[in-house]
Amino acid sequence: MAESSRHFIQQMIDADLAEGKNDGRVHTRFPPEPNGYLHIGHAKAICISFGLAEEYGGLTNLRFDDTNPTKEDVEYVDAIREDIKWLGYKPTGGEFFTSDYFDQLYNYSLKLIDDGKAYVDDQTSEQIASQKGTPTEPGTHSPFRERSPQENRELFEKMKAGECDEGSRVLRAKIDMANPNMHMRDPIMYRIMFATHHRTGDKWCIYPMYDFAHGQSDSIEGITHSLCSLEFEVHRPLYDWYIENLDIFPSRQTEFARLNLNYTVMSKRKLLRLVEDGVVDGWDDPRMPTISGLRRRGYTPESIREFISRVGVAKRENIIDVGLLEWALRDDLNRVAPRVMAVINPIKLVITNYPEGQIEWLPSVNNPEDPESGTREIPFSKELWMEADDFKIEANRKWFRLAPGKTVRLKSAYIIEYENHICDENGNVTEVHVKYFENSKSGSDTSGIKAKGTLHWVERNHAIDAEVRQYDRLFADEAPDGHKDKDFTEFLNPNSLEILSNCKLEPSLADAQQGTTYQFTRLGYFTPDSKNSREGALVFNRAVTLRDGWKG
RNA sequence: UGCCCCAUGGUGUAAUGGUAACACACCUGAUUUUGGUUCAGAUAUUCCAGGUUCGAGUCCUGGUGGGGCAACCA
Repeated sequence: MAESSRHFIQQMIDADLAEGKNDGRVHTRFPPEPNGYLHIGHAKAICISFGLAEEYGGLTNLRFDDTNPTKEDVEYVDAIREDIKWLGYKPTGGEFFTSDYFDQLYNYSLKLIDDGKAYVDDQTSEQIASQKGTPTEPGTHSPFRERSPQENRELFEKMKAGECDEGSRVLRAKIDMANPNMHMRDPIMYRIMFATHHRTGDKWCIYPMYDFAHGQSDSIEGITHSLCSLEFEVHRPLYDWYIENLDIFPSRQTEFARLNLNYTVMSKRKLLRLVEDGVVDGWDDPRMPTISGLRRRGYTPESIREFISRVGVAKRENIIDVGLLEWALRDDLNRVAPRVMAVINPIKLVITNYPEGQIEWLPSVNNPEDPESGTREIPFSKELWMEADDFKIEANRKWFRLAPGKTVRLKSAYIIEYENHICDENGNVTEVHVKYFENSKSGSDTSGIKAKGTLHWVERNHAIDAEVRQYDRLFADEAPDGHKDKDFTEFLNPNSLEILSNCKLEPSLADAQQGTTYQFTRLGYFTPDSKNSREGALVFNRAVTLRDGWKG
């Protein structure tokens, strides 16, 4: 973890600290809007804000940015809390809601009205939009711009009292309709919405806009470093304007580039569509780039944090290869995942010279990367299941697995040699017959035979049946939402889910733990599906395959 | 044709005026009772043009390219 180079935000904080700014405090916040589930892009924001505070011995607030009751819901609040906790972070500075500050925000707006810096506009949204100008032309003033503070105050109080229709009036800041930054052209502060808020109920019928709420909320909480993504960069002058004109604690906003991953979409709107259209099995579908989806898929929090740290922090637009995320998972799981044997496309393997009815319990290493992990015993007998892919009728010398004339080792057991095979009427191999070398037992091999390949297997009578779901990327295109004139759903990968229902697992998996990801030897990493796996009807999700170095 | 941001191997990220580095990917080879892991090695990089300087990826000017901004969304 000893990274010598410091990214630009760390350098900024270092400089602030050196200057003695904020009495040496570092206080960040993570401000999700509870209108959807968190995704891997949010994980970056979480790791930055929580991680930086941790690093500097500071605090982080979790603040739900709930200023738009028509889009927000408590379901999302709970999911967001859980995801943050699962990632391993705690809101050390407390948990808040922007709605906690509605009274304070209202008082702030009164101050701006009294100072002649805000006014009530009676125009329609269309009229206001048409006066806004364009990026290249200045806007024009509203006819209501010069109302007196007294009149504005009376009108605004009426708005608050519910005496005005939705859409009939707004409160705007009086800044500069000719400003080259569109956000400074008399931005709307409050709009009327007769909507029940998930926390404040029907207390309010006016709700503050993001810009009028965010900076002040930061300020109220004493946030020193307000870190957000690049698209808010143009909002910063307004963020600063409100703080300055309200004369409140000067939180500082700093922007970094958000995380983009190839072969997926990352906007909440698009993810919501996949959920609503039933393309996926909810926000936590294992193919979704959501935190909950990755969790269900079998990702570990450690792997996600490692991934985020590898991705870095900068201001440059970036598209990260999803392969890096998979690498981070393998890197973590290789160290910690228990190894087990599972055959997902089973065919029969008969050891012709092994005694009928005999069972041996053979020790097998739980994790060769972890000497502490010990061994467990797995049953072995004359009839086993082997992987269909591990047998080929015609094979060349580069084929290390079973084929006519080939000799291989059965993992943790014996070396076997091909004798015969049986096909069904379609020519598919259904059964392979081999002989074993009794003196080649794992750990006490005196046979002197060298087998190039090692196969996994499961004893036939002790095998547990299970369903295995193998996932591939949800989209077949690197940038599914990067095509003009083409909807991102056109690039859905039709093979993103493959369900195998006749899989055979070693008996120890009968009590596979939810939340544990196992390595199925030679296949990949798998975890029980949190939604569908039951005792006696196990369902496993494949998190990721093993790296495949074989160029056959 | 306004304002803001950005530009370093295939992908990311460093180098803070002094030998362009690290990770992932890719390719070789070694080891291996997982074609995994591990280890060793190879290939490959400063958008362009001027300027400042003994010296520029870094500073300046001008281009070019990419992204963002005109919701009563956040």
